[in-house]
Amino acid sequence: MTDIDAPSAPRISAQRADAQRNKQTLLDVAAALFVTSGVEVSVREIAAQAGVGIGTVYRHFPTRADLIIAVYRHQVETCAEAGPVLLARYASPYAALAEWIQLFVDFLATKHGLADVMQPGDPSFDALHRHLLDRLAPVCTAFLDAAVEAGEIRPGIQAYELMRGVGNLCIGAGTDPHYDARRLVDLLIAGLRRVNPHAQVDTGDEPRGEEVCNRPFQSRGNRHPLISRKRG
Amino acid sequence: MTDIDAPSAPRISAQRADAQRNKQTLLDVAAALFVTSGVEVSVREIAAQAGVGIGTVYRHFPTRADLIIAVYRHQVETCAEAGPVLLARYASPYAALAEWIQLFVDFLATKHGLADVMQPGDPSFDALHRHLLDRLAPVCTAFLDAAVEAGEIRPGIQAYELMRGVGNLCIGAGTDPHYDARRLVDLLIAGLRRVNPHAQVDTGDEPRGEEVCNRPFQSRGNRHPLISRKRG
DNA sequence: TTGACAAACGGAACACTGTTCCGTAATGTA
DNA sequence: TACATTACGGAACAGTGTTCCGTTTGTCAA
Repeated sequence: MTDIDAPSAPRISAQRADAQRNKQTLLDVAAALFVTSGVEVSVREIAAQAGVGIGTVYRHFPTRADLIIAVYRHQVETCAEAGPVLLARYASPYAALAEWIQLFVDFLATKHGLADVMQPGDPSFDALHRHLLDRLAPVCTAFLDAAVEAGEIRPGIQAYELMRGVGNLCIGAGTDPHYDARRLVDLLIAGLRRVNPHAQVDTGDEPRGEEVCNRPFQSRGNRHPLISRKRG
Repeated sequence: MTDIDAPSAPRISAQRADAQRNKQTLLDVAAALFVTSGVEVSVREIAAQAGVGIGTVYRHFPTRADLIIAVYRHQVETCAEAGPVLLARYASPYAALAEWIQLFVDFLATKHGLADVMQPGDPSFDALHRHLLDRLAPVCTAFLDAAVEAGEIRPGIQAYELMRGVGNLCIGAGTDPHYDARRLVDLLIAGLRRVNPHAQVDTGDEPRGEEVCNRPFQSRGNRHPLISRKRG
């Protein structure tokens, strides 16, 4: 996952011409196939479309995930760089955050299956997962810190968690007309909001109904033994 | 996917004794393996642990998803039946909804990888996906309708969409200590809330900052050409 | 131009899925 | 006990990502 783009210690020449050509072809073909068939296209199909052998793919991209990362590297970078710009443009850090999150959602939701594969667990895609979060979570943290300081949102939510939540909400977007990821992300971001900026924080016990909107967020663990481990 | 539990037209006898025994063993073994290894365990491993051949697994459960559905059928049923009970118990439909959603989250989040696999797309798991949503979405609709009528939440959100969103947020829960699905679901549910129950609905153009919390939800499509289809 | 050699290629092979198929074995009835 | 039916077991199939290694090719020095 490290330095896929950079030439590795040019001993004689930078890189053989055919290697450069093949790598570029692979990136182009993969980008095109990701659009038409989703990021789940098999390595074999990418290789075939590019007119190279499977071994060539793995020579340039040690893992399928590395190829995906390389294809979307620029877009992730663009999204990350938009962070400070938006933060400076808006008087309200919350508004800037909402705008930036939409940027991220638009990126994820328009790539078939990208969000599906961005989840951790599958060790093969951990690299992809880490790359996106390592690059974007710090940007998000800036938004959150500013918004908390301005009293616009409740404290206690971490950027990593929020980004993963947004990413998860994007799963399946574009394949199901009855599922609108953007709408749900809006819901999530709205839930972040501290309704009355200078209200007293509610630190009482189990929150109910009316007060649910204004307390800070903390983990609470399982509270419902109603459904326990038991087979049907 | 239809009537896995029910005996299929008992012509001579209900079912052979060894078949009954094997089916029960498979359900028990699968339930145990789902807890220890997650729902991703291979069919071969389940068969081996149960001491039967692979063919036997597929005889009783035409698909891996069918086995998963069968294992969790009772719990899904319990969750569905809890709906009306909670709705009757709380004066606030919103509070009841919040409680019920937590029930659902507790169910999903404690099953390794169940949420991961509940997403559509993979045709093999469409059955699982449909089963959960078909059973639970109507229950959720009752909550939402009541809450909207009581003026507690904004209209415009569909039960199917909300359930899928909650399900998506549960993906990866339990495998990552830095990701708390419950906290994010709380955020999502909080975002549902109409802050001032009898406030005028904001129907202005692009909402910003302060007013973002009280408008109804509608799809808005892509609005950010900043990140477009282009390779890195 | 030619030789030499590292770099790159291609694709068979491996390990792993879920699923199908069919010859064989066990079961319950007459 | 004889027999029809039901169920079993596991090899085989189609698919995946990845590894490995014999062969080809590009490049630079002589």
